[in-house]
Order: sequence, then C-alpha cells, then structure tokens
Amino acid sequence: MHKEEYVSSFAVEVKEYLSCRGGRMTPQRRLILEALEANQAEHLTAEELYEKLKSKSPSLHLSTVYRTLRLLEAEGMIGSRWFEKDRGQERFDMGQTVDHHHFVCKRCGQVVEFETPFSQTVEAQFENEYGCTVESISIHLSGLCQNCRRGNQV
Amino acid sequence: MHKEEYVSSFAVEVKEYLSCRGGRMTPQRRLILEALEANQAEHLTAEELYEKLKSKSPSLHLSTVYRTLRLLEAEGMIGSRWFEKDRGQERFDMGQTVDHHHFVCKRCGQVVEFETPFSQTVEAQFENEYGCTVESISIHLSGLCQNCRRGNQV
DNA sequence: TTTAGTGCAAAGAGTTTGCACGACA
DNA sequence: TGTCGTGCAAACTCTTTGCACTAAA
Repeated sequence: MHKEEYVSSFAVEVKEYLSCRGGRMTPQRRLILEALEANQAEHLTAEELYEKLKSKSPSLHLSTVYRTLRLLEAEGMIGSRWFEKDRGQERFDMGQTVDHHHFVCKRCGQVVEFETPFSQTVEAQFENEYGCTVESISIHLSGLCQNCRRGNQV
Repeated sequence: MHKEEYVSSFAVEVKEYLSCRGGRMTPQRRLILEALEANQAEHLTAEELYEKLKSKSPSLHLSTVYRTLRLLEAEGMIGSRWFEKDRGQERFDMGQTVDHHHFVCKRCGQVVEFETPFSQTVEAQFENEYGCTVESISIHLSGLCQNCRRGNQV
C-alpha cells in the first residue's frame, strides 16, 4: 500500500534474494522482472510477457519466461490466477495472493484490482460455520466496467 | 428406484431441454448427467467423470464427456472453474455461477461449497467505489478443513 | 429416415523438461 | 572455473475438432 516502503525496484529485490541462494541475475530475468513491474496492473500471461520482450531480446525463449515466473511464484513474489475468459491460460501479477481481488469486465476484458474489508468477514463467517481454518481468500467479480456500461466502444 | 427409467432429475430436466431443441438423449449423456448429479459436491474434472463411467460404458470416450459438459455449460446448466491446486485442469459442477462459493483444503483437496450474505456487501462496495456494474461474484477460500486441521491422516 | 451424437485419431493450445552450450558469480 | 540458467526441441497435459459411422427421434 505504501509505495515509499518499496525503495528498491522489484528487480533489485529479486537479485538480492537470488544472491543469498547462489542464484544469478541474468539479462533475461532482469527484463522479465522489469516488465512485470512496469505492467503491474495488467495481469499478463507468459506469452504476453514474451511478446513484449522479444523485441528487446530476440533470443529470449518462452520457456525461460515460464521458468522465471515459476521461480518467482514458488517464492511467493508473484501470484498466478485463472480468469474465466482465458480458458486455461494462466495470468501472473505482482500482487500478493492474500487479500488481493479482481474485477474483470465481460466486454473489454479490463482487470481492476481492489481490496475490501469484508473479505475478513467472509473468512470469519466461514470458519465459524464449518470449523475450517482459512489461509487465503480470493474474490472474483465480473460485470461491466464504467466505460462499457455507458455503451462506449472498446 | 427400480421402475423409474431416469433416476436423475437432472437428466430429465436436460432431456426436456434437448427435446425442445431437436437434441437427443443418449445413453452416454444420461450417464454423464447422472454422475454429475450423484457427485454434485465433488466438482469433478472431465477425466474423473470419464474414469467413473467407463466401467459402466466401456466404449465411452473422453471427447464425448467434454462435448456434453460444454453443451451443459453453454446452457448455463453447469458451471466450470479453475482451482489453484489443479494447474489448468477445469472442474465442473451443477452449482450456478452466481453466489456459489468454494473452500478448498490445501491438504486433502476437499471442496466445500458455501453461501454468504456478504458477497452482496462486497459487490455493493465495489460498485460504489469504481462505478462498475457487477453481474457475478465468486469467492475462493483456501486453508485447512476441520479434519486436516486436527492433524488427521488424509 | 434423417441427422444429431459418438468413437476415434489427430490436431491444438498451454506448459514443462532434458540436454548441451553459454555466461554469471 | 564451476555450475546455474538459457535456448532449443521434444514431450506432456488438457481440450477441441474432423470424419465416418451409429443410433435416437
């Protein structure tokens, strides 16, 4: 929430993580990290990321994009999700898995991230009712965004 | 039970829908519908459905299962979703898309369906805040079910 | 009898993996 | 300099599709 807390870029953060583990910061990884940060709001697929980057690095391979994304995902640095409209295509974003929700416009496909205090209410209600322990919640809304609702062209 | 031709009310419902549209009720479709109804709580994948049925109908083909599921989905008679744990494998269920939420146990994979009045609160809050029109909401919880929480074996 | 639905095989998407080479610490 | 990461190709998983045949209405 507080951007000033993130003094270092995502790439620097990951580089530090990697160096502690004997990992390496390569040009490919740096490009991918920068693109993830620059497109934070957009929830790109691996393929979209790859398309954005291959002009900058023609030898970059899609499998490298996947490997980097999986690495980041395994460390909890990015999240992945499936939206209905994508039919099985995974989207990645820098948001945390917990308390990070989405609205997808049915018409133009725009994704809006939002937060809500009521997620905790839902968790609490469910825990009380079923005796489960909830560790994460994800809410997905679908409908028309402000623009499409007014009947504007996409 | 013995005299009734159709043990599944869902199958009857679909049969009626089909007959209005020049569609046909086949033994394969009937098996699939019955299995969907009998396993309502379980959110099966196409493959799991197929495995359950091939003893009853050895010639049944997976593509027939998919085709039937897509038909039902297109008519809004079943819903489909992707859970994190499945990595791209689709699950189908008879629940409606709207106001039908899920908890998935991280340990044993059990799926619990639940409802909550707070989904409307979340929708309303989001609509007010962003000026979008919300048409559907889906909430996904993950954590430990009552049993796994107690440390029981799966 | 008509034609919708099936089984089959093959194709398509999206993603992962084995391997040898190249480059980061 | 050792070995981690990459590019490449091939494999893999899940799903869809074209086609000829079968069977429901």
